[in-house]
Amino acid sequence: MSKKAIGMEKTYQPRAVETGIYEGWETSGAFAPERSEVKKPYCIVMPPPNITGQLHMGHALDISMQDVLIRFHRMRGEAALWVPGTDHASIATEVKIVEQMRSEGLSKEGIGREAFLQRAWAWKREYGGQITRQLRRLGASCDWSRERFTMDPGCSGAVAEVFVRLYEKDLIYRGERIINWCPVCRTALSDIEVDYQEQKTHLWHIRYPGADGSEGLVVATTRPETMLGDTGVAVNPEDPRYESLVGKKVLLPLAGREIPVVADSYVDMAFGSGAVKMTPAHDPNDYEVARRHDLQVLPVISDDGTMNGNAGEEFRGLTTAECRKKVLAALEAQGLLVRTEDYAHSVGSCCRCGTVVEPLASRQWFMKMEPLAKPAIAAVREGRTRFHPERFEKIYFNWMENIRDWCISRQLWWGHRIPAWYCQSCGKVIAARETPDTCPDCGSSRLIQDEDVLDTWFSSALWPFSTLGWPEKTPDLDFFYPTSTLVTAYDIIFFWVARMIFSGIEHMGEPPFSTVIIHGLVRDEQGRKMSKSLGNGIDPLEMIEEYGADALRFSLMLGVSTGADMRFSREKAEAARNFSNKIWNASRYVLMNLTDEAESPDPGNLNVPEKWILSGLNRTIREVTGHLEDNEHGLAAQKLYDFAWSEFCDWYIELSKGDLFDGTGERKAQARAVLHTVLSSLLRLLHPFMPFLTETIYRCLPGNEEASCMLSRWPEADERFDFPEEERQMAGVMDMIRSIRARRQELKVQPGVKARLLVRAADGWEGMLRGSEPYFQRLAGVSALTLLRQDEKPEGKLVSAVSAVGEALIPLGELVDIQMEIKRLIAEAENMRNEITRSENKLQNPGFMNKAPKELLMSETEKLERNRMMLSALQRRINDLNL
RNA sequence: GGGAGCAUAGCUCAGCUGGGAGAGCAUCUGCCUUACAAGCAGAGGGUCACAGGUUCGAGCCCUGUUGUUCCCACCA
Repeated sequence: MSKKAIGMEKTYQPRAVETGIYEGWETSGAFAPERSEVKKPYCIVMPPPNITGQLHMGHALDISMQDVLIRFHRMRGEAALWVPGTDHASIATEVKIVEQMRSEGLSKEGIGREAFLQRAWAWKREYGGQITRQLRRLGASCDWSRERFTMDPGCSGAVAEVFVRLYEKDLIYRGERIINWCPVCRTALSDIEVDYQEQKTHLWHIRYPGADGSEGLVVATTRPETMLGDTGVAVNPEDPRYESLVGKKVLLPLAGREIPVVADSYVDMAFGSGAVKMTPAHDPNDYEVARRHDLQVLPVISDDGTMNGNAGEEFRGLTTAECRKKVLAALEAQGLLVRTEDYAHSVGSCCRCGTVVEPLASRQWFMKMEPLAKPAIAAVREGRTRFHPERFEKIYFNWMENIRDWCISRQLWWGHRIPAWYCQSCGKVIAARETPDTCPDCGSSRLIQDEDVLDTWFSSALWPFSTLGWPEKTPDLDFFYPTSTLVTAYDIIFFWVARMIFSGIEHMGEPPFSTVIIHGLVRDEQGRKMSKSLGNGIDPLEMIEEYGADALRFSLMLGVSTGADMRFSREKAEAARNFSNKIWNASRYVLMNLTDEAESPDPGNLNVPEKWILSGLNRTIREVTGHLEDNEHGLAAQKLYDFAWSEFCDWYIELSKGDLFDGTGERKAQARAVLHTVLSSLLRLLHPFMPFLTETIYRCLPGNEEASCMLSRWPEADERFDFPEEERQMAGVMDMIRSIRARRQELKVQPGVKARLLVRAADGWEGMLRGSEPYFQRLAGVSALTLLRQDEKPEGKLVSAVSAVGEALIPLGELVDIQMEIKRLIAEAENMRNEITRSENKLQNPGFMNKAPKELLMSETEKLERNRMMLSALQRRINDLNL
């Protein structure tokens, strides 16, 4: 018996090994790749998590996928670099800090910019470290010696460099536009930072009398309060109803101003009254119309969301909601409110704080997108960057082709301050990498830097090259750029992926990565988004604590199918934990039976089960390798799960016992060698998915005392073990099973049901072909291709062999929802009751009580308690519904 | 309004280029089997959303319908 097996616990205890193993890896420097002429570079830049918080399931999925790829490529001998880092997350962090300060009775303005920034850096020091510690717990094998932060000197330098370059190329400009304004965060937002939601409101029809005393016209609006800022009314030029009014003036109620009626094809004749009030300062479409017709831009809402003086003294200082009421009341009183109808439309809100955004005319910095987008579109069209799955390319194209200029300035403090200075003497705008001393035009030293900071995504867009040292020409940049794969969720394609692509092309001349893997979001078991307010979030750290990092990772990898959302539940982590334990115990069995020498199987001297398992291993190696090359993590994990459990553990280990316990010395040695070979390869194949478990066991294998699974070679199929179908067929396997059966009888053990299965086989397999016995089929050498015998080939046209059955459809009728729900709940309660009985029985079973590990007893007891509580909750709910 | 995805067992889902309807969990039966009760052996359970079409043959390909989720653009 191998000494290593002695002392192995009966169940895998992840907590006991994970931390130590990770520290060993990290301190050994094994995460840092060597740049080498002979090694192929493989590089992933990690989507930097925000310093605002905690690792959540989305990170866990994202990080696990990347770690699988990195470990896979590292084991294949490539120079695999995974660059970690964190994001300052300008607005998200600032919102949190302001919240924190509010609880202390402080405000941003109160403490001033300097003190605020100090506080922000303190926050970064505290929470930035927290999330990287959590990444380590997951097992992320990234190169911490290259860790970056979006506001470190290097990244900040890159930001300034890009800003200045683009400014000099006229691709960054300052201009007045209607932008989305968050009155709570008090900053501009880009178009994609606004979330739209349907809201039920009204459409108010308001009469604007003619300036000449005629009846004028009626406009329809959802925002009556903005009428105070109206500077015109637009109608469609084709509209006969208003033909006579175009060019005339109407009287703006309440304000008493005269405003012109203009004709513009933007107006939809069929909607509302066909006449639209123009509020250029607070509506992007109106702003465009106003520019075409020279209408005045009159802001009436200030940046805190209240009405300003332009709205009239009577309304000044009111919130927009208060103002709306007052305006409506006043119009009603004057008889100008013609009609009110119900109406639903979508309203935008700030994606950070949820406040309804106010479109405002404002002076901001913009990035000109069209010239940047064009080559970025081409790069994807030409396949220089590929999306996986492909359909996300459409989303990318659709956005890039309709892109509007990007508002990059934010009225915040935490972030990269815009590297632009204004000369107080001559008014020149200076964009510079370093703080300038004097104005290049007039020589004045009275320069003031722009107060604003850049959109947080401005620095994120540079991540693939700023982290490698750009704008310096570093060896890393030279070797690793363009990077290989980017892994991220679909919700961030516009914010990040698209912007990285055009930035990479613009500044590096090449797109930043060749493959983009898009995955979905992790949802709860009912398919809802995990969120704090719902309280349905599952904490990945809790899962690691309870089931181990490997189990969490493997459960995520089993569930991931590219691009689609996945549902996560405790049960899935539990299933993966069971799998890690299965591997642990199979290893225990193998180690208990190995000698301390590493042995290799002799290809010329294998029995049928050995040929069967070794060719199965070859097949698995090829499948898993292929799936990982295709970025199909889920399929690779599934193949490993099936091979390890259903073939290696369920069949080969059983079959090996005959030789191992009763065989000749030669057969014993051969069985040991096969077990060793299969286990060793299996551990390496599993390593990217379950790094801790495989590392722990791998080091116990004979001959591996100093070896690391992480640094071992990725297995390759050994052609000597590819055996033709007929050599690894049933007959020989049956003999083996018979001998085990005999052995069992000898030991007075009941013959296993496995043997029964094989007896049936002896009767002829046609009767057995029912699809519920895939392993049986496989062992029998039956091709699953067809209902025909394998030696029969379809010839010409065949008559269908299957007769049609069952014509009658049973109409189920309509059921009221509530009844369905009650039915479902009753069924669920029934299941729950059964489960409780089962637990109770289990806890009374002496076999279980004596044999099961303590933890299992505990968890079974806990499960029982939990289920009892859930049952009573279910019953309450059923009672509620019955009323 | 435009676009995309999904619909397969009680639940969650896999099914790659057309030929066996599958896995995990749940349910039922039997087991303290010298790796593993976090296990083993077995059983039950499916009109592959619906309707057409192509084919010797369709869960898979084509057309349409319904339901559902999401993204984009938004009409004042």
